[in-house]
Amino acid sequence: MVLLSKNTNNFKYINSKMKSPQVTIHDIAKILKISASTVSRALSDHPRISTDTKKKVKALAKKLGYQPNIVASNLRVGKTNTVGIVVPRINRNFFSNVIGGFEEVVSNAGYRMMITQTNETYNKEVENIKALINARVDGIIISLSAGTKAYNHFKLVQRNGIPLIFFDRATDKIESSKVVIDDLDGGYSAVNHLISQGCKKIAHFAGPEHLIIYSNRKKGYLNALKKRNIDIRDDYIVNDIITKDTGFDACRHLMGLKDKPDAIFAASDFSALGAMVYLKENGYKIPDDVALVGFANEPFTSLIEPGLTSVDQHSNEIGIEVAKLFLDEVKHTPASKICRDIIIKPDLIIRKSSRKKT
Amino acid sequence: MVLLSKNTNNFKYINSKMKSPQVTIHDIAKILKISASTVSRALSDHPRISTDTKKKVKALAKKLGYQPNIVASNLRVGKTNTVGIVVPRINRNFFSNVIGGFEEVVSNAGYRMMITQTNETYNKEVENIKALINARVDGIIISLSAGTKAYNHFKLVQRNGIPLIFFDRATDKIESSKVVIDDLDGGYSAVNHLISQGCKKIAHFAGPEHLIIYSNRKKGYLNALKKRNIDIRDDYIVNDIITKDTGFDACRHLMGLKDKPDAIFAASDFSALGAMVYLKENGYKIPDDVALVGFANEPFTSLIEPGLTSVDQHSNEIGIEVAKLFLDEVKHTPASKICRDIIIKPDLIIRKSSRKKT
DNA sequence: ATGAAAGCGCTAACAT
DNA sequence: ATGTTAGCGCTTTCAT
Repeated sequence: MVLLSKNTNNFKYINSKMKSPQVTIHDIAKILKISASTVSRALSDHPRISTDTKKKVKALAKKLGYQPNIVASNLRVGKTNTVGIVVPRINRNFFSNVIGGFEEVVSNAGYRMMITQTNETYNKEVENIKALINARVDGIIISLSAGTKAYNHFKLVQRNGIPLIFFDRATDKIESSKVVIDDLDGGYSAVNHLISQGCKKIAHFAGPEHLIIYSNRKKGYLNALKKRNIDIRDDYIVNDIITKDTGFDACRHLMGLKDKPDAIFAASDFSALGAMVYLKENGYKIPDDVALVGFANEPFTSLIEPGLTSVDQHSNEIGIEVAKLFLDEVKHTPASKICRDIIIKPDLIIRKSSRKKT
Repeated sequence: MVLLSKNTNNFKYINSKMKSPQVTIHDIAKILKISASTVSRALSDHPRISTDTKKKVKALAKKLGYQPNIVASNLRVGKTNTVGIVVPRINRNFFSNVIGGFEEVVSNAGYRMMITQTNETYNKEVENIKALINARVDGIIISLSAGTKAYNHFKLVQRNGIPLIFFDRATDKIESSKVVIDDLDGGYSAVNHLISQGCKKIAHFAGPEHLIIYSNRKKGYLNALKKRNIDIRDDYIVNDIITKDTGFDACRHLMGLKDKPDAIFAASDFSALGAMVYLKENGYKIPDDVALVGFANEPFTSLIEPGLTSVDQHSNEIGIEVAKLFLDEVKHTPASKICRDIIIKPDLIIRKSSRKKT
């Protein structure tokens, strides 16, 4: 047992097994012989507290190392200044970039982030959503897991009056604000570019069909072909190819066809990379034999040889837009539901993998 | 105004401006004509609540869409099941990997993460630390910002009885647990490998001196040279070179020397990349003219041509180790301070950039 | 300009 | 097996 004196007349006994008890507004009040409410007001610069007491209170608070208990405050005022984030995986470049951009905006507005990852599974997504509701976050922003095909957990969010914003991987099954890129446009301009380079037999590595982002990229692909009067060939479309390994295999399959494609538009940079590796290993020239375009503009695309043409998603900007939307929604919450769709135009970044010397 | 009936005799008036009021244990208690504490106990499977009431309570809770208010619970029990994380930038591959590994372990133990970024500045670091203390997180894990040269904010953490764990960028000015890699060993084996490949004039791109990780990498470099009886040349050591651009410039400077180096060990993959770009642009052969080794084993190192030899930091494993340490510390908190240092051996990943054909 | 009192929703010691 | 009561630390209405 240790007798701990705080240079005041209030003593507390603590022993090594206890954490030093936190200083509260009551401690300050008692010492200053004023009420706790005055302390509370002084600390938050309430207009009709005398400058004198404010000074005294703040000085003592500092001296005692007072740290306000936000948990108590949160309970009392019914908000937490925390926003919940749900992403498939934190360590994926795209997501960590979005989060980074988001953080910079909301942290300046006094919000903190609670981040969870789903590992692409529906169960973890539901679990995370519920945990965030229970934590009484002031809003939730989410990019759907690949495994999510039911959406009732979002109804729960909305029933609890919590602003909900989807980004990138969104769903139209839930009425709510979204920030997405124009994947259709991205796919369209990628394929249009390939056509302009003289490619006529353009294959496509598509992603999981139920994710709108991928079905839109495919639509963009199809639209571009139609617009330029190029026949759509089913054997040139390979579904569910978004990893390096599957890209490698899918490329082998395509190059085994009697009528080989002269270009591949991949819905993911990683599958495009897999294709590139296969092509290089097997003596094909890029872009002369096969031109390549990926999607996402991952950092590596500019570093590999040849550089991989890709569609930039402005990930940081997505985060910033989500943040603005969020701040706007909490400001008006719980007024009438505002649902806004922000659609960001992607940019085609042209590199060697698709630039035929002319 | 809408009259909302919950199929019970308890009515609540809500209008469109209000969020639907949350269901509490008191609501459940009233309906079931039992006490709130019984509801609380039933919900948490207290042993001496009858199976019958448990069933009833849980059923009604489900029907009403009851979501426990964790904030209230947190306030009551004095812990939040939340761990605060402070990193320079979330979107840096290394950090998001550590966080990813960490999350997987602690989320299974029922913990959530509150993530903040410092953007490498001291001020934001202090601010974030204080916010996390106020949020009453159960622990804080941090990798120091490059701008941090004072450490009093960590004393504040410890005075509040909050377990504190450093990872990667740690300091010995604060007594606390750490998880780091053996940077000295990493630097040593990198340089030793270069020597084994026949390199004799090995330059070094060092990082900011006050960050232990970088000074250790440099020590490893120096030790290897000494051990193999190679003279240390000051003009071969360039400080504060950890970005692609500075790496490019530093490489130009080195290659402008009368006596050019035949290898560069960079304390960062990015500066090694900058060097690689300079060398390729200027017709130098890698590794024949200049061999390159980087540090961190960033994903791009295996994708560029030639592949960049690098030191893998086992980032995911660091996260897992930090998590284990954290779970152990909260279990014993606030017992006597345990300070453990976990030092993870890095792995040299040898690729073309340093492999001389023999 | 300040104080008293109530209460946010929960848990836990102490009843019975 | 269940109820009563108190209180975590804060904010806020209503007093004065």
